[in-house]
Amino acid sequence: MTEVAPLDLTIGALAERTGCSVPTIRYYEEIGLIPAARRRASGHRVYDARSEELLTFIRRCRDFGFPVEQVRELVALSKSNERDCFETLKIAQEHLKAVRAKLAELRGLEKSLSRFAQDCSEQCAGGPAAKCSILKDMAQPVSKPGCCG
Amino acid sequence: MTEVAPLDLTIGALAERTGCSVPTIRYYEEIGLIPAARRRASGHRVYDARSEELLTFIRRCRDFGFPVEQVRELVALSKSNERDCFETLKIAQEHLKAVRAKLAELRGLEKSLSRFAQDCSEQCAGGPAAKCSILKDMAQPVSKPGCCG
DNA sequence: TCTAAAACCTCAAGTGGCTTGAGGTGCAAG
DNA sequence: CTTGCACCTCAAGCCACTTGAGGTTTTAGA
Repeated sequence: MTEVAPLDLTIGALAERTGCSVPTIRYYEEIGLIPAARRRASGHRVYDARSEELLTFIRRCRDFGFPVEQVRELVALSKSNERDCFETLKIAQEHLKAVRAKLAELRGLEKSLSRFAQDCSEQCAGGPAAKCSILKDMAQPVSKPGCCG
Repeated sequence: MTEVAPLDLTIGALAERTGCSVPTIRYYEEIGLIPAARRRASGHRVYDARSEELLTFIRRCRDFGFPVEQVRELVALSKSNERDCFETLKIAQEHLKAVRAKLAELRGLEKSLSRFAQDCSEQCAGGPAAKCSILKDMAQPVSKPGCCG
Protein backbone atom coordinates (compact mmCIF):
# COMPACT_ATOMS: atom_id res chain seq x y z
CA MET A 1 0.00 0.00 0.00
CA THR A 2 2.93 2.30 0.53
CA GLU A 3 3.62 4.03 -2.73
CA VAL A 4 7.29 3.76 -3.57
CA ALA A 5 8.29 6.68 -5.73
CA PRO A 6 11.13 5.90 -8.17
CA LEU A 7 13.50 7.88 -6.00
CA ASP A 8 17.22 7.80 -6.70
CA LEU A 9 19.50 8.75 -3.86
CA THR A 10 23.25 9.13 -3.80
CA ILE A 11 25.02 7.84 -0.74
CA GLY A 12 25.46 11.43 0.41
CA ALA A 13 21.75 12.17 0.15
CA LEU A 14 20.94 8.95 1.99
CA ALA A 15 23.38 9.88 4.72
CA GLU A 16 21.74 13.25 5.14
CA ARG A 17 18.24 11.76 5.31
CA THR A 18 19.09 9.04 7.80
CA GLY A 19 21.67 10.69 10.00
CA CYS A 20 24.27 8.03 9.27
CA SER A 21 27.61 9.14 7.91
CA VAL A 22 28.70 8.12 4.43
CA PRO A 23 31.49 5.83 5.64
CA THR A 24 29.08 4.26 8.11
CA ILE A 25 26.72 3.32 5.29
CA ARG A 26 29.57 1.75 3.36
CA TYR A 27 30.61 -0.04 6.54
CA TYR A 28 27.09 -1.44 7.05
CA GLU A 29 27.18 -2.74 3.52
CA GLU A 30 30.56 -4.33 4.13
CA ILE A 31 29.38 -6.22 7.23
CA GLY A 32 26.16 -7.22 5.47
CA LEU A 33 23.81 -5.26 7.70
CA ILE A 34 22.30 -3.66 4.59
CA PRO A 35 22.29 -5.25 1.14
CA ALA A 36 24.91 -4.25 -1.40
CA ALA A 37 23.71 -1.17 -3.23
CA ARG A 38 22.91 -1.06 -6.88
CA ARG A 39 25.58 0.85 -8.83
CA ARG A 40 25.73 3.31 -11.64
CA ALA A 41 28.06 2.63 -14.55
CA SER A 42 30.61 4.81 -12.80
CA GLY A 43 30.53 2.64 -9.71
CA HIS A 44 28.62 5.15 -7.59
CA ARG A 45 26.06 3.62 -5.27
CA VAL A 46 22.35 4.29 -5.83
CA TYR A 47 19.69 3.99 -3.15
CA ASP A 48 15.91 4.18 -3.05
CA ALA A 49 13.10 4.76 -0.56
CA ARG A 50 13.36 1.20 0.69
CA SER A 51 17.02 1.72 1.57
CA GLU A 52 16.11 4.86 3.43
CA GLU A 53 13.48 3.07 5.45
CA LEU A 54 15.82 0.25 6.40
CA LEU A 55 18.71 2.51 7.28
CA THR A 56 16.49 4.77 9.35
CA PHE A 57 15.30 1.75 11.30
CA ILE A 58 18.88 0.64 11.85
CA ARG A 59 19.84 4.12 12.93
CA ARG A 60 17.06 4.14 15.52
CA CYS A 61 18.09 0.76 16.88
CA ARG A 62 21.64 2.02 17.28
CA ASP A 63 20.38 5.19 18.96
CA PHE A 64 18.57 2.97 21.44
CA GLY A 65 21.89 1.32 22.11
CA PHE A 66 21.34 -2.08 20.52
CA PRO A 67 24.62 -3.66 19.45
CA VAL A 68 24.93 -4.33 15.74
CA GLU A 69 24.40 -8.07 16.06
CA GLN A 70 21.10 -7.49 17.81
CA VAL A 71 20.15 -4.93 15.17
CA ARG A 72 20.81 -7.59 12.58
CA GLU A 73 18.37 -9.87 14.39
CA LEU A 74 15.77 -7.13 14.70
CA VAL A 75 16.01 -6.38 11.00
CA ALA A 76 15.52 -10.06 10.22
CA LEU A 77 12.51 -10.22 12.54
CA SER A 78 10.93 -7.16 11.01
CA LYS A 79 11.00 -8.90 7.65
CA SER A 80 9.80 -12.29 8.78
CA ASN A 81 6.32 -13.74 8.48
CA GLU A 82 7.21 -16.92 10.30
CA ARG A 83 8.81 -15.75 13.50
CA ASP A 84 6.97 -14.42 16.48
CA CYS A 85 7.21 -11.48 18.72
CA PHE A 86 8.62 -13.34 21.73
CA GLU A 87 11.94 -13.17 19.93
CA THR A 88 11.74 -9.43 19.61
CA LEU A 89 10.82 -9.14 23.25
CA LYS A 90 13.69 -11.36 24.25
CA ILE A 91 16.21 -9.20 22.41
CA ALA A 92 14.78 -6.04 23.94
CA GLN A 93 14.88 -7.54 27.42
CA GLU A 94 18.40 -8.72 26.97
CA HIS A 95 19.47 -5.25 26.00
CA LEU A 96 17.46 -3.72 28.82
CA LYS A 97 19.27 -5.98 31.26
CA ALA A 98 22.63 -4.81 29.91
CA VAL A 99 21.55 -1.18 30.18
CA ARG A 100 20.45 -1.67 33.77
CA ALA A 101 23.72 -3.34 34.68
CA LYS A 102 25.65 -0.46 33.22
CA LEU A 103 23.38 2.00 35.02
CA ALA A 104 24.05 0.34 38.36
CA GLU A 105 27.76 0.49 37.73
CA LEU A 106 27.69 4.14 36.74
CA ARG A 107 25.55 5.12 39.69
CA GLY A 108 28.20 3.61 41.96
CA LEU A 109 30.94 5.50 40.15
CA GLU A 110 29.01 8.75 40.28
CA LYS A 111 28.58 8.41 44.00
CA SER A 112 32.23 7.67 44.66
CA LEU A 113 33.56 10.33 42.33
CA SER A 114 31.36 13.10 43.62
CA ARG A 115 32.44 12.25 47.16
CA PHE A 116 36.08 12.32 46.09
CA ALA A 117 35.67 15.75 44.56
CA GLN A 118 33.86 16.95 47.69
CA ASP A 119 36.61 15.63 49.98
CA CYS A 120 39.28 17.36 47.97
CA SER A 121 37.49 20.69 47.90
CA GLU A 122 36.96 20.62 51.64
CA GLN A 123 40.21 19.14 52.83
CA CYS A 124 43.10 19.67 50.53
CA ALA A 125 42.27 22.07 47.74
CA GLY A 126 45.45 23.64 46.48
CA GLY A 127 47.88 21.53 48.50
CA PRO A 128 50.54 19.32 46.95
CA ALA A 129 49.04 16.92 44.43
CA ALA A 130 50.85 13.91 45.84
CA LYS A 131 48.91 14.30 49.08
CA CYS A 132 45.52 14.94 47.52
CA SER A 133 42.65 13.18 49.22
CA ILE A 134 41.41 11.98 45.86
CA LEU A 135 44.48 9.83 45.45
CA LYS A 136 43.99 8.41 48.92
CA ASP A 137 40.30 7.84 48.31
CA MET A 138 41.15 5.93 45.19
CA ALA A 139 43.51 3.65 47.03
CA GLN A 140 40.37 1.99 48.41
CA PRO A 141 38.88 -0.77 46.24
CA VAL A 142 35.78 0.26 44.34
CA SER A 143 32.59 -0.71 46.14
CA LYS A 144 30.31 -3.08 44.31
CA PRO A 145 27.07 -1.65 42.99
CA GLY A 146 24.06 -2.51 45.11
CA CYS A 147 25.82 -2.73 48.44
CA CYS A 148 25.26 0.87 49.42
CA GLY A 149 24.46 2.84 46.35
CA MET B 1 58.94 4.44 56.93
CA THR B 2 57.23 1.68 55.05
CA GLU B 3 59.63 -1.20 55.14
CA VAL B 4 60.25 -2.49 51.64
CA ALA B 5 61.10 -6.15 51.83
CA PRO B 6 63.41 -7.36 49.02
CA LEU B 7 60.44 -9.00 47.39
CA ASP B 8 60.77 -10.61 43.99
CA LEU B 9 57.59 -11.14 42.05
CA THR B 10 57.04 -12.88 38.76
CA ILE B 11 54.57 -11.27 36.40
CA GLY B 12 52.07 -13.98 37.31
CA ALA B 13 52.37 -13.28 41.03
CA LEU B 14 52.02 -9.56 40.40
CA ALA B 15 48.92 -10.20 38.33
CA GLU B 16 47.37 -12.21 41.12
CA ARG B 17 48.13 -9.57 43.74
CA THR B 18 46.85 -6.63 41.73
CA GLY B 19 43.94 -8.14 39.84
CA CYS B 20 45.41 -7.20 36.46
CA SER B 21 45.89 -9.93 33.91
CA VAL B 22 49.38 -10.88 32.77
CA PRO B 23 48.90 -9.54 29.22
CA THR B 24 47.49 -6.33 30.67
CA ILE B 25 50.65 -5.78 32.67
CA ARG B 26 52.78 -6.30 29.58
CA TYR B 27 50.48 -3.95 27.71
CA TYR B 28 50.88 -1.25 30.36
CA GLU B 29 54.62 -1.58 30.03
CA GLU B 30 54.37 -1.31 26.27
CA ILE B 31 52.38 1.93 26.41
CA GLY B 32 54.66 3.33 29.09
CA LEU B 33 52.08 3.46 31.87
CA ILE B 34 54.43 1.48 34.08
CA PRO B 35 58.22 1.45 33.73
CA ALA B 36 59.91 -1.40 31.89
CA ALA B 37 60.49 -4.22 34.32
CA ARG B 38 63.88 -5.47 35.36
CA ARG B 39 64.64 -8.85 33.77
CA ARG B 40 66.25 -12.08 34.79
CA ALA B 41 68.97 -13.57 32.60
CA SER B 42 66.27 -15.68 30.97
CA GLY B 43 64.30 -12.60 29.99
CA HIS B 44 61.55 -13.11 32.55
CA ARG B 45 60.28 -9.93 34.17
CA VAL B 46 60.87 -9.30 37.86
CA TYR B 47 58.80 -6.95 40.00
CA ASP B 48 58.98 -5.63 43.54
CA ALA B 49 56.71 -4.07 46.17
CA ARG B 50 56.92 -0.69 44.45
CA SER B 51 55.59 -2.19 41.23
CA GLU B 52 52.75 -3.75 43.16
CA GLU B 53 51.83 -0.44 44.74
CA LEU B 54 51.84 1.40 41.42
CA LEU B 55 49.90 -1.25 39.59
CA THR B 56 47.33 -1.47 42.35
CA PHE B 57 46.82 2.26 42.13
CA ILE B 58 46.41 2.04 38.37
CA ARG B 59 43.97 -0.81 38.77
CA ARG B 60 41.85 1.24 41.15
CA CYS B 61 41.83 4.20 38.81
CA ARG B 62 40.63 1.95 36.00
CA ASP B 63 37.98 0.44 38.26
CA PHE B 64 36.74 3.95 38.89
CA GLY B 65 36.46 4.31 35.16
CA PHE B 66 39.28 6.76 34.45
CA PRO B 67 40.56 6.43 30.91
CA VAL B 68 44.19 5.40 30.61
CA GLU B 69 45.41 8.87 29.64
CA GLN B 70 43.87 10.32 32.77
CA VAL B 71 45.40 7.52 34.83
CA ARG B 72 48.74 8.47 33.36
CA GLU B 73 48.19 12.02 34.60
CA LEU B 74 47.09 10.84 38.03
CA VAL B 75 50.18 8.67 38.36
CA ALA B 76 52.36 11.64 37.43
CA LEU B 77 50.56 13.83 39.95
CA SER B 78 50.93 11.27 42.70
CA LYS B 79 54.69 11.38 42.21
CA SER B 80 55.07 15.12 41.91
CA ASN B 81 56.24 17.55 44.56
CA GLU B 82 55.71 20.60 42.40
CA ARG B 83 52.17 20.25 41.16
CA ASP B 84 49.08 20.97 43.14
CA CYS B 85 45.87 19.30 43.92
CA PHE B 86 43.69 21.49 41.71
CA GLU B 87 44.98 19.41 38.84
CA THR B 88 43.83 16.22 40.50
CA LEU B 89 40.47 17.72 41.21
CA LYS B 90 40.13 18.89 37.64
CA ILE B 91 40.75 15.40 36.30
CA ALA B 92 38.27 13.91 38.73
CA GLN B 93 35.64 16.47 37.83
CA GLU B 94 36.17 15.94 34.15
CA HIS B 95 35.63 12.25 34.59
CA LEU B 96 32.63 12.83 36.83
CA LYS B 97 31.09 14.96 34.14
CA ALA B 98 31.55 12.19 31.59
CA VAL B 99 30.02 9.67 33.99
CA ARG B 100 27.00 11.89 34.57
CA ALA B 101 26.49 12.40 30.85
CA LYS B 102 26.55 8.66 30.29
CA LEU B 103 24.18 8.18 33.21
CA ALA B 104 21.68 10.62 31.74
CA GLU B 105 21.84 8.83 28.42
CA LEU B 106 21.35 5.41 29.97
CA ARG B 107 18.46 6.55 32.12
CA GLY B 108 16.71 7.68 28.97
CA LEU B 109 17.37 4.35 27.31
CA GLU B 110 16.20 2.43 30.34
CA LYS B 111 12.95 4.31 30.36
CA SER B 112 12.29 3.79 26.67
CA LEU B 113 13.27 0.14 26.63
CA SER B 114 11.23 -0.82 29.65
CA ARG B 115 8.22 0.85 28.10
CA PHE B 116 8.83 -1.04 24.84
CA ALA B 117 8.95 -4.34 26.68
CA GLN B 118 5.81 -3.43 28.59
CA ASP B 119 3.95 -2.49 25.41
CA CYS B 120 4.88 -5.75 23.74
CA SER B 121 3.83 -7.89 26.70
CA GLU B 122 0.49 -6.16 26.92
CA GLN B 123 -0.36 -5.71 23.28
CA CYS B 124 1.25 -8.16 20.97
CA ALA B 125 2.95 -10.94 22.87
CA GLY B 126 3.24 -13.95 20.65
CA GLY B 127 1.98 -12.32 17.46
CA PRO B 128 3.99 -12.12 14.25
CA ALA B 129 7.38 -10.50 14.86
CA ALA B 130 7.04 -8.13 11.93
CA LYS B 131 4.10 -6.46 13.65
CA CYS B 132 5.63 -6.29 17.10
CA SER B 133 4.99 -3.05 18.94
CA ILE B 134 8.67 -2.89 19.85
CA LEU B 135 9.58 -2.41 16.21
CA LYS B 136 6.97 0.30 15.88
CA ASP B 137 8.11 1.97 19.09
CA MET B 138 11.61 2.04 17.75
CA ALA B 139 10.58 3.75 14.57
CA GLN B 140 10.25 6.88 16.70
CA PRO B 141 13.43 8.92 17.13
CA VAL B 142 15.09 8.51 20.50
CA SER B 143 14.12 11.26 22.96
CA LYS B 144 16.93 13.42 24.22
CA PRO B 145 17.94 12.91 27.84
CA GLY B 146 16.63 15.58 30.18
CA CYS B 147 13.47 16.38 28.29
CA CYS B 148 11.26 13.97 30.18
CA GLY B 149 13.42 11.42 31.85
C1' DT C 1 68.21 -36.82 37.08
C1' DC C 2 64.70 -36.71 34.07
C1' DT C 3 60.30 -35.27 32.43
C1' DA C 4 56.02 -33.08 31.90
C1' DA C 5 53.28 -29.29 33.04
C1' DA C 6 52.93 -24.68 33.92
C1' DA C 7 54.54 -20.20 33.34
C1' DC C 8 57.05 -17.21 30.83
C1' DC C 9 58.61 -14.84 26.29
C1' DT C 10 57.56 -12.17 21.58
C1' DC C 11 54.89 -10.79 17.87
C1' DA C 12 50.58 -10.44 15.39
C1' DA C 13 45.86 -10.16 14.94
C1' DG C 14 41.13 -9.67 16.76
C1' DT C 15 37.30 -7.11 19.44
C1' DG C 16 33.21 -3.17 18.34
C1' DG C 17 31.71 0.29 15.61
C1' DC C 18 33.01 3.04 13.42
C1' DT C 19 36.42 7.33 11.76
C1' DT C 20 40.22 9.18 9.21
C1' DG C 21 43.48 9.43 5.54
C1' DA C 22 45.69 8.61 1.08
C1' DG C 23 45.29 8.51 -3.57
C1' DG C 24 42.42 8.42 -7.41
C1' DT C 25 37.84 8.96 -10.53
C1' DG C 26 33.23 11.05 -11.85
C1' DC C 27 30.15 14.77 -12.30
C1' DA C 28 27.69 19.27 -12.36
C1' DA C 29 28.04 24.27 -12.62
C1' DG C 30 30.00 28.34 -14.47
C1' DC D 1 37.18 23.47 -19.91
C1' DT D 2 38.14 23.77 -15.47
C1' DT D 3 37.27 23.93 -10.72
C1' DG D 4 35.67 21.85 -6.82
C1' DC D 5 32.88 18.64 -4.68
C1' DA D 6 31.24 13.99 -4.12
C1' DC D 7 32.27 9.63 -4.93
C1' DC D 8 35.37 5.31 -5.13
C1' DT D 9 38.74 1.69 -2.75
C1' DC D 10 41.89 0.17 0.51
C1' DA D 11 44.40 0.66 4.77
C1' DA D 12 45.12 2.18 9.20
C1' DG D 13 43.68 4.27 13.60
C1' DC D 14 40.79 4.55 17.89
C1' DC D 15 40.37 2.30 23.04
C1' DA D 16 41.93 -1.00 26.23
C1' DC D 17 42.75 -4.87 26.09
C1' DT D 18 42.30 -10.21 24.78
C1' DT D 19 43.54 -14.17 22.16
C1' DG D 20 46.48 -17.11 19.61
C1' DA D 21 50.67 -19.08 17.61
C1' DG D 22 54.97 -20.72 18.35
C1' DG D 23 58.86 -21.00 21.19
C1' DT D 24 61.85 -20.97 25.86
C1' DT D 25 62.38 -21.40 30.93
C1' DT D 26 61.16 -22.79 35.32
C1' DT D 27 59.37 -25.86 38.67
C1' DA D 28 57.38 -29.85 40.91
C1' DG D 29 57.17 -34.54 41.21
C1' DA D 30 58.80 -39.52 40.20
